[in-house]
Amino acid sequence: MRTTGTPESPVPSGSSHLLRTINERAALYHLLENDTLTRVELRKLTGLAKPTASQVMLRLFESGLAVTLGRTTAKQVGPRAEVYSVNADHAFAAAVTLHEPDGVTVAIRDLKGRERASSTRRIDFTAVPVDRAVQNMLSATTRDAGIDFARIAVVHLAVPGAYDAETDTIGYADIPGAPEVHMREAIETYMGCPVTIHNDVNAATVAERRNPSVSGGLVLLWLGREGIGTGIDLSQGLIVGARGAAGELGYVPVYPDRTGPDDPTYQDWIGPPAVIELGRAHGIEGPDAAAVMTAAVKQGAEGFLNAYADRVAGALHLLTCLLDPPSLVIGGEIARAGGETLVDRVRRHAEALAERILPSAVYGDAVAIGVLDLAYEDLKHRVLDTALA
Amino acid sequence: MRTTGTPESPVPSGSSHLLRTINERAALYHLLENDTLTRVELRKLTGLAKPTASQVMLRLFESGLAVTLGRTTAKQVGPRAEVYSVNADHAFAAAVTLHEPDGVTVAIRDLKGRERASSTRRIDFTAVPVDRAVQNMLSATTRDAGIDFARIAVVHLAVPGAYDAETDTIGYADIPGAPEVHMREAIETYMGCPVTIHNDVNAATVAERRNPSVSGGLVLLWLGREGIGTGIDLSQGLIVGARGAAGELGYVPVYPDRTGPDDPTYQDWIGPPAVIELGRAHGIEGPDAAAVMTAAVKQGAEGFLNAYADRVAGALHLLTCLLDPPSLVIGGEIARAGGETLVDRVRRHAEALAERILPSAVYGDAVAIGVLDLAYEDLKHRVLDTALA
DNA sequence: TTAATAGTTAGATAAGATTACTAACTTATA
DNA sequence: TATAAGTTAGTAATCTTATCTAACTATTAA
Repeated sequence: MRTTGTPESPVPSGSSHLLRTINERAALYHLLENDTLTRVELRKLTGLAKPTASQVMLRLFESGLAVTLGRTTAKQVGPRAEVYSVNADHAFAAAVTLHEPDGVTVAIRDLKGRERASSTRRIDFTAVPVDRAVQNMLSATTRDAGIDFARIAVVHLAVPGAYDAETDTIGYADIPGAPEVHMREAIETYMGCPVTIHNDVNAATVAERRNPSVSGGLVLLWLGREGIGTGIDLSQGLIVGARGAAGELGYVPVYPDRTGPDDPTYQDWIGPPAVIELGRAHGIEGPDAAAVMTAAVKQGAEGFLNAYADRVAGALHLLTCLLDPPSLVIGGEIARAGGETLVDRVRRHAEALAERILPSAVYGDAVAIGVLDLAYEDLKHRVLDTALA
Repeated sequence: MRTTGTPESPVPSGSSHLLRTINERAALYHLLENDTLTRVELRKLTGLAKPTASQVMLRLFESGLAVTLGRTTAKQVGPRAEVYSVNADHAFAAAVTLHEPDGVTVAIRDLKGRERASSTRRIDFTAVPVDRAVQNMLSATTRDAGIDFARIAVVHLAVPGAYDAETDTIGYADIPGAPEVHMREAIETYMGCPVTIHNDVNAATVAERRNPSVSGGLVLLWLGREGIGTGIDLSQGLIVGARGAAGELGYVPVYPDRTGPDDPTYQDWIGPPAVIELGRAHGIEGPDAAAVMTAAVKQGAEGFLNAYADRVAGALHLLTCLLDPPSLVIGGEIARAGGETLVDRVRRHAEALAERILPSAVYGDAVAIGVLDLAYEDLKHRVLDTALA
């Protein structure tokens, strides 16, 4: 927001220019929210007078932020109203997901929120450095979709590990070379636009916001093929931590009086090792934890399911005592393999928490969806904040 | 903020009136921040033109929000500038603290942030219902300080327990009658102003914001005489939980495979029972946990101190894995009794976390200070949001 | 069936109101 | 006498209300 106040103050001051900016921002906001808008609809939403609404739309059109899509098909008497819309090609949001140990997914959404391109590849990061690989993927995906590279206005990455924004370093990720690369700086220099990096579980947590039965925040317990984690997304927003290491339940010791390096952590207690070990104890085998869970559900292995569900319920109890979230979502490959059966067993073991527990409502790659949602939200905010100077 | 848009939208629109409101809000904000302000100083802060600055100040004066304090003592040539200030008596913030089992503290701050009244009493809540007691204390304290009762614009309460804003009920508090009273409704009806209720540990956490070495958020581990708890105050603000029950570390089982009602929780592991029991094991006695800690420090009982510090460090490790806060503060009566000695021992047992661990920097009643800070901040926001319509 | 007419809606234009800015002026003070 | 505080007058930008034009639908009469 433009202000004439010399030092930046949280409470702005300004003159008539500010008023125009405010009204154009409002119009653009409603355009972003409403897909198409006539001048009359804009007036209903903003309360602006007819001439003002016309002028505001004209300026949005002239600046290239809005386009006209013709006129309404007459449903009532009178002339047909001119239909405006956000110019979808004015700016794009790009989302990148790094999968352990060698996957890269890129997806691009336009300003109207439509997915315009996506691609996934396996890349040997010992041959191509991870930052170069991401840059190449971004360029190729943009080019193949016929998108103007310079119009990519934001890039968000999801990485499997803790990202420390302060030092621009990725920790714990099982991706060759990742800890040595200053990823944000590398991509920002290449793309010439702001880059934001997220933990993959946090991105998956954001994707769960799409679940209509979740409101006012959620905690996601991620039971992944590679490991576990927690995403904390409360009413105030995502909790990422000072060094990007919030939600690392996997590193919490199970027994506070046994905290040595070989003593069990929650990774061993409810993560893939626990599933495999519990499976073996109940005579269920599989190539990985998700497969064991699939087999257990198929066989109706109540002994295994109850033992594991009890542990998961314990973890949810811990999270609830500390964070008291409105909803607890169980996600990740192991949870998906367990399906409604596992959620049901966890609910039975969770007593008072039962009604807060939900299965993941995201179909497909929750991490990729979440990071694309984050990128698109960021794009909208930046367009609102900067497009009208 | 006044908008002409019919339905409330997060992005406002408006006409010239909005501009005046914005500029008066800005002026009021700077008045609240700066104690005194001349027109010239306001111009430097806002960038407003001379006549506008004059007019804005005039309107603030006429509405009773600002007062004149005379003129500057001439340091330079030219006429002496008129000195404006916020009218301290325009509105007041009241803070109430309920102490287990029978204490009530009331404090009142004026719009300039000065403490104008405070009083503490012991009240038998089996004789006087707790809501009546609070009402009486508020009336008496206001009257004795010569403050206009109708000018109390906000009331904040700190209660020892979980406050569920949804149902307006206080849980877990060891105060007779508290669970049955709808405290917010009762006080709001009596006072005719908005009432907000906080958990006491959360209030104490807010008080730690005053610590200059804390920035970007903190987690407070409260080791109180009555019990333990956690306050989570990250960059996004206080995490209170869906039912006001966030930070209840005391209810977390120590061993996830022993979750029965008689199995140990963190209350038993690092709370008052643990201090007394550990003290006994090391030959240190006292009437309560804080006294045991005082004695241990005085005697230099390294065995006791190291055993307890190791447990506290474990709790801090748990909190860091889940929340990754920039700072970890240890507070409460037990922590105060332990002083720098205890903090030092905890740091030694906490390894990588050591540099994040701080003792409480609040002198006096952290809960009462925190809730008064919360009340005053709320007052300032409400004055800015509502005073100028 | 066709053509004229009445009524409604989209959008443009003109006039008036509000607010802020610039520039010149007045007054007080070292 | 120069400088700084504050006021007054005039100008510019923006929004609003009121009015006007054009377009289109629906009704009605020939």
